[in-house]
Amino acid sequence: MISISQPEMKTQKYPTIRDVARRAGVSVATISRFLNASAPISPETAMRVKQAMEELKFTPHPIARNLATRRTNTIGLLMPDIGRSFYTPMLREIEAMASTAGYDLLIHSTSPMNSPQSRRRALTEHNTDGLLVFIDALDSDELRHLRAIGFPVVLMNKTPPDGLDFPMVTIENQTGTSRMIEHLITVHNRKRIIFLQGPVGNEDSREREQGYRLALSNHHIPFDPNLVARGCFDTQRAFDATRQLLEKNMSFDAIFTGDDDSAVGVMDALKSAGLDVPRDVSVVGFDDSVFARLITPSLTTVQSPIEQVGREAVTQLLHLIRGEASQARTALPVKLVIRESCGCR
Amino acid sequence: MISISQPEMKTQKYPTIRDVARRAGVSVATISRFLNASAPISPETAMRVKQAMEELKFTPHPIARNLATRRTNTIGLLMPDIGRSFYTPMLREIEAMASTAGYDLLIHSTSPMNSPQSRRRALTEHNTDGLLVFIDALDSDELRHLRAIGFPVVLMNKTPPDGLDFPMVTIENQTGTSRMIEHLITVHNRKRIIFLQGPVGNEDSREREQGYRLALSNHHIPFDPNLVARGCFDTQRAFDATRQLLEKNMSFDAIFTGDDDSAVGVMDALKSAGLDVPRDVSVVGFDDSVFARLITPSLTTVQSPIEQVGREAVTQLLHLIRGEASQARTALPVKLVIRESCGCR
DNA sequence: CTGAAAGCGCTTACAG
DNA sequence: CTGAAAGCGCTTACAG
Repeated sequence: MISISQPEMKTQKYPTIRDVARRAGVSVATISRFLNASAPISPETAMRVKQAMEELKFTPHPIARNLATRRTNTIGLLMPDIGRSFYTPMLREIEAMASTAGYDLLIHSTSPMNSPQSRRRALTEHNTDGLLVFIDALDSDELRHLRAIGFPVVLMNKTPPDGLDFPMVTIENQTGTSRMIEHLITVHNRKRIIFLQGPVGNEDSREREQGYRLALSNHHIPFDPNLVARGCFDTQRAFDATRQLLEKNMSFDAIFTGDDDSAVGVMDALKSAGLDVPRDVSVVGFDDSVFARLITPSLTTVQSPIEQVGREAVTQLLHLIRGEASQARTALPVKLVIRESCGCR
Repeated sequence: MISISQPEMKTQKYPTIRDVARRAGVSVATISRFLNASAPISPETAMRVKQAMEELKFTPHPIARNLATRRTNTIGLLMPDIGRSFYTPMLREIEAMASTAGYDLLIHSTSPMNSPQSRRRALTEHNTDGLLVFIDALDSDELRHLRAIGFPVVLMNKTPPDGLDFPMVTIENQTGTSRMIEHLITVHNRKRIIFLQGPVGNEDSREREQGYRLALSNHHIPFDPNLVARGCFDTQRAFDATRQLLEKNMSFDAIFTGDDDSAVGVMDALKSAGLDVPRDVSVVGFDDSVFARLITPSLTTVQSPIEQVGREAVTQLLHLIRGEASQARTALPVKLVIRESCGCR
């Protein structure tokens, strides 16, 4: 084993603004002004400062600056599982927008491995200038505290509890779902449509279920609770749920899977039971994940403008941080993407 | 438009350690000791301090602590494009491990929108305790500077330039590729195998190409430069590249696509030209992305232990940060995943 | 255009 | 077990 030891790592002394000041023969205030262009300084002085900084390979210390200015130039993102690929495009947008606006992104993912304590340490009101909250289970007390001190927070896909007036950004879950269900009813003449729910308490899922019921009632189809099961937005769970439905000999002619991940599990279960999609059963998803067009049959689904959600959330957060007016609720429109799994083509 | 204005955001005064000290009737040093359990304090004092903290809803200020301790408890990650879903599982592992070790994760993605200046601001030696570098194009000068001051840096899938002895973590690109090519040769009797390169300068791709050549020479198949094209690890680019190959009437019986994203483009191009995969042309990828098993035909590919790369990189970085010995080079083993697109089954 | 000094909110020897 | 004081590396009125 070849090993490397870091030489004098702890004893390393970085040059500070004082070292630069000494070398350039000016005061630290002048260095600070040069760094921030916060006041005019004479060209000759500027030259000397510049040279001193280069000679010393000086890099300003952001932490010290943060403490002095009481700003962090950092946006915090609290998200459920950074490992779910569905969120990735949203992450990209958030990162890009934050960066463009001069903010860094501090990400904290609420995986089972991450304790609430670690979150408390990571994302307080002190080391970010604002918080993007994208999780189902948030601590009301903490939110109330953040609201009380006027800390900028934007909620994503989640209505604020107890009327706390944080801006929220979401998508048109209900409309999107009801239109998809109506497509199944009117175009494909489906009547017994399974609805697979997401994780318990998930607001997206609840809204989608409302859309489902709305579409049924619009077409005078009675709601049948036996047609509702739980897929948890998870391939394996959705597979199991579908299996159970089949074992119970439940009769149905379509499945709204809740999300695209679930659709994969649902299709697998149907195929392994000898059923043909879409001939025997129409299958539709929600999200339009990258793989939706790649699977066979290609998946009819609802396109979720997740990038736009990311952008809009950052926009609102920047408004809050800057003390500008913000939008209480933004619901981004969705779009049906009709492919083969519903029966079209 | 309903608008919310944040009340007295800027004027808000957070309680500090001094306020707590005053309220509890002790010194700030005692509060600090309570906070960090850095020295024994009497039970009665502890009670008073605890109560004072709760009454004031005091939250310690990490920035101030960082400045005083000269540690940030933050790990920086420099990555090419946070939006590529292939990286997501790796991100999850990095975040989880960092968090478990008590570190936050500061992510900076080098999208076209992010200037080098913003990176310079975001991830200096001052606001992280160590850096994970996962990009092709890194600034040698900056790396040299970081090495000179003994700053902890671990390189991912990239050999350090100029013999700078940063630890690196990578995967067995060459072995994985050569074994896959040999599978095509020995099991499916393929002889004219296209090799699609990744982006210019990409080290993974270069190593894979070496594996490709090695396998050919092991089986006495002469290397034909006409069989090498560039897919850039991108679906559309790979589609175009395949199109061109077909237009040139190049004869081939297999394609190593470079990565899985490219495989999707390659298959589309082949299908639209009326060719059957795998009967006419074997197609194999690299990565084993989530969709590899979902497409038709299912994709034979090389499984890239990307999560393990993330874990290993954090492990090495923690070693550096703690001043412990570290591994100069770690190459994680890969595994062939044989599905249908090569011609098996 | 420039400098001296106080302050941001903590930690940490040092002394007791 | 506890306190007074210096210090972390910056910024920012204030004065000139």
